[in-house]
Amino acid sequence: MNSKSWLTALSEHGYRLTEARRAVVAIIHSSQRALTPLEVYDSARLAYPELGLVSVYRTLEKLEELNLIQRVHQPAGCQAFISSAEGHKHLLLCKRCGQVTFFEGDDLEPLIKSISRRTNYAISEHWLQLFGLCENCQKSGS
Amino acid sequence: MNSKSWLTALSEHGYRLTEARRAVVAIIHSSQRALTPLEVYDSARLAYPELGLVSVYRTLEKLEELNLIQRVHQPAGCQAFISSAEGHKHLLLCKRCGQVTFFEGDDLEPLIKSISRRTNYAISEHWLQLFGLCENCQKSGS
DNA sequence: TTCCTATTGAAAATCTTTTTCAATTATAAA
DNA sequence: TTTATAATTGAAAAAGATTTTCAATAGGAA
Ligand SMILES: [Mn+2]
Ligand SMILES: [Mn+2]
Ligand SMILES: [Zn+2]
Ligand SMILES: [Zn+2]
Repeated sequence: MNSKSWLTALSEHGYRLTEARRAVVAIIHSSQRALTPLEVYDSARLAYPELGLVSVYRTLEKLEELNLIQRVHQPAGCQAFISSAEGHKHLLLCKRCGQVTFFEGDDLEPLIKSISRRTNYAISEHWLQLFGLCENCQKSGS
Repeated sequence: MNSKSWLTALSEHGYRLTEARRAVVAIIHSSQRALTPLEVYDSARLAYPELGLVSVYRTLEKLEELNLIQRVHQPAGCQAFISSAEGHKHLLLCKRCGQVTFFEGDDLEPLIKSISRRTNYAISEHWLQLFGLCENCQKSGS
């Protein structure tokens, strides 16, 4: 999914395509790691210096609402966002460089059924996230 | 693990046992759901009105450091804390009342090995969390 | 082009968390 | 018990993060 399709999605939902939004979309769409609002602001201002931090918050809010980005929870903090993957995927995060990789293929059904039986909960959602070192970061001294 | 053993643990690590700490420990130790610093403050002040919010933050910090409590991440926010379970356990959360239940018995090893092979990551940690409705909340109209 | 209103950025307001600091108090030593 | 000392406290200030307000601007339908 390219950056143009995000703009189309915004437009189709009645949101206007402004310079501020284009700048924010360009940055977060192309990032391999999760970015905080302030990081998005700093990067996007290189191309569009008039940008306000408020517009970054407002654009991230809309992108999240349209499921184009998602918040990433980490021990260090939970304010960063990354492009969403399509379909049911989970996150694998490099503890050193922050690179985000999506994976699929978890089969938690047996576990969920068993926990559900044991606890009498009606389970409807799950969060699974793996942490480690990416190939590059294993090479360079950790 | 009772609330007295938390005080012992604090003491054994060189921390003094003060009224403020006792009040915070009493509240968070006995809670079935994750509490924010402000919620701890409000509850604990009922028994000890001189308590300051700063001391709540400072005590939570120490309890987390000693692994007696842990931060709970939820869609609505990530500032709340709950007593830690012993051993390797994961969280099951009621989306309605917030009740926290720990479970074990996840076997993610095959998945982790497979993802590790596919991505060349050295995977060292995982977060797994289930969400649903507890028995009570299923009965009462959701 | 014109018109309407969604959107903007600056500034202020609000919330949350941390730091500073003088007074107090837990604890170990006498 | 009393004393000495350093950890701890709560108030206040500071720092940070996010949201709200508002007058000016600019996107896009007509
Ligand atoms: Mn899954
Ligand atoms: Mn989180
Ligand atoms: Zn890495
Ligand atoms: Zn419930």
